[in-house]
Amino acid sequence: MKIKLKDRTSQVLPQGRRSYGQRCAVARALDYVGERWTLLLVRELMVGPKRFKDLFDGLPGIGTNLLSERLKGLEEAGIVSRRILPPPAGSTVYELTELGLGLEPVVFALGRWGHQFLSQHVPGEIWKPGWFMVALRATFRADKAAGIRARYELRVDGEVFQMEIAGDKLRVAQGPPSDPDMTLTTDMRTFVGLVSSTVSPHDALRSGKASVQKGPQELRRFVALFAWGARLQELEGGGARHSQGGVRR
Amino acid sequence: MKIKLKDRTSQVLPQGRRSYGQRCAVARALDYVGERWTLLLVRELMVGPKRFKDLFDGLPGIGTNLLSERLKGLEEAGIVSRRILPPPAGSTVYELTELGLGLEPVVFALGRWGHQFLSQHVPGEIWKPGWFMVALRATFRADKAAGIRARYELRVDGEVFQMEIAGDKLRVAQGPPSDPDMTLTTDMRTFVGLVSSTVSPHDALRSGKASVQKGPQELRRFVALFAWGARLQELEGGGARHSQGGVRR
DNA sequence: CGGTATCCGCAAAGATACTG
DNA sequence: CAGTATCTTTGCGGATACCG
Repeated sequence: MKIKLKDRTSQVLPQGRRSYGQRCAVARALDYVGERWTLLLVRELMVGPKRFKDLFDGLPGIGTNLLSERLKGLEEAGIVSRRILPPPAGSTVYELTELGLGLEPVVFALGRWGHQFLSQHVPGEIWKPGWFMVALRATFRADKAAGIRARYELRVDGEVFQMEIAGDKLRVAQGPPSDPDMTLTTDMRTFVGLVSSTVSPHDALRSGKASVQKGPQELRRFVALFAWGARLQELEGGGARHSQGGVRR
Repeated sequence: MKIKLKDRTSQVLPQGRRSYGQRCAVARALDYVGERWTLLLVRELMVGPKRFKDLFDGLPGIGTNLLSERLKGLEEAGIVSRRILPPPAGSTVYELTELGLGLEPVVFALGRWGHQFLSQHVPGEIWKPGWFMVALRATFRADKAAGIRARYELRVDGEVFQMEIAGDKLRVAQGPPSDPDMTLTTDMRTFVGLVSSTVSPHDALRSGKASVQKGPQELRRFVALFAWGARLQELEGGGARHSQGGVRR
């Protein structure tokens, strides 16, 4: 990687790139993940390890050179690690390290904030099921899942995901689960409609837009696990949940 | 603070600018606030309304043209509003709108993640008290503040801030409060040392690095209100607190 | 498939000068 | 103080070529 040394960037910071040069946790975070594409790349890896090709497909417009450069920088920073899957797969994949997994609250917070702008429909926009899986995790209502233990198979637009709910935890990954309690097959539009309560499970099933194998009664319960629309605000805040709104003079 | 999830289709996407073109809440959020300097600008406004000059001083390296451009974009997006203070002040200030205040969880999450990199000391780095006030909000432990009602005056490196704790809420603003329960005068180094528990209140006071008027017994209690170091992780997560760690194949 | 390398055009960022 | 205007530099996007 070529590094153009200028006075402020000559320090041994993250990637030798343009730094804000501020002794501030927010600025420092952005020194690491503030560049274009970086947080979207992290989002891609939040559903599990991925190959270069799959990352490339999940980030339309990035270009192989830039993707390669970002991955190298993230690997250098310890946010992403590169691994070769054991035989017979043998493919090289990228995955989030523990440090990288720590970015999930950042991505979730961004998603919850950005959610309100999705009512704008922009013509050329692309839509991938994997992104929606991240959204489900960001809107998961742990309180509603207490005591639930279930494993779901979600087939959306031909892509397969597994979701496991245990206690108040939620796990999502690519690929089919073993022995699911419910298999939901549908398209993105209907899936979003279901979770956002603009399409009822009954209507979705009756119209054939969605189908359920092994446990149709689960669908209604499943849908209730996610906070969309007005309920989303209940999730906001984290540790600073109660410190909103500064004094204004 | 309540987040209005009303329809914002009338809102203008940052057009003409680079959009990711993805129908994803995270990508959409980054379309609005993903550009360089933008989230740091939001951070600056999180301690209250500011004039152009003060924003400029709080963002070393930005350049007036870029600051102006960012402010214009954020105003257009409804994240920041421009206002002229009533006489006799008459100065124009920028402040976060309700939409902009919704970004606080994002900034806090970034700060909590970036915090771990601050152990690297970079020579030329700048350090401003206002940034630290945001850090205090991001690390506030609401559980430890239950039942506390106090108003603090914090004088750090000549800058004055007010902090009010009521119930489990924390408010921070610029300027002196009326009738504070404690006034703490110190420098950044000592302040950070106190909050991070690397300097004891006793030592700080005895060495003269910090001084307290009106209620020295408050200092110890004050310091305990913030989660630094290992305790920081307890604050993580927000609504997705329990959904960390996806299934990995 | 899993990348690296290069080149080119354009947009964004940085630096600085200047004005109401 | 509150910005605009202008110029230079850097980063990004897109294409394409090439290699293990």
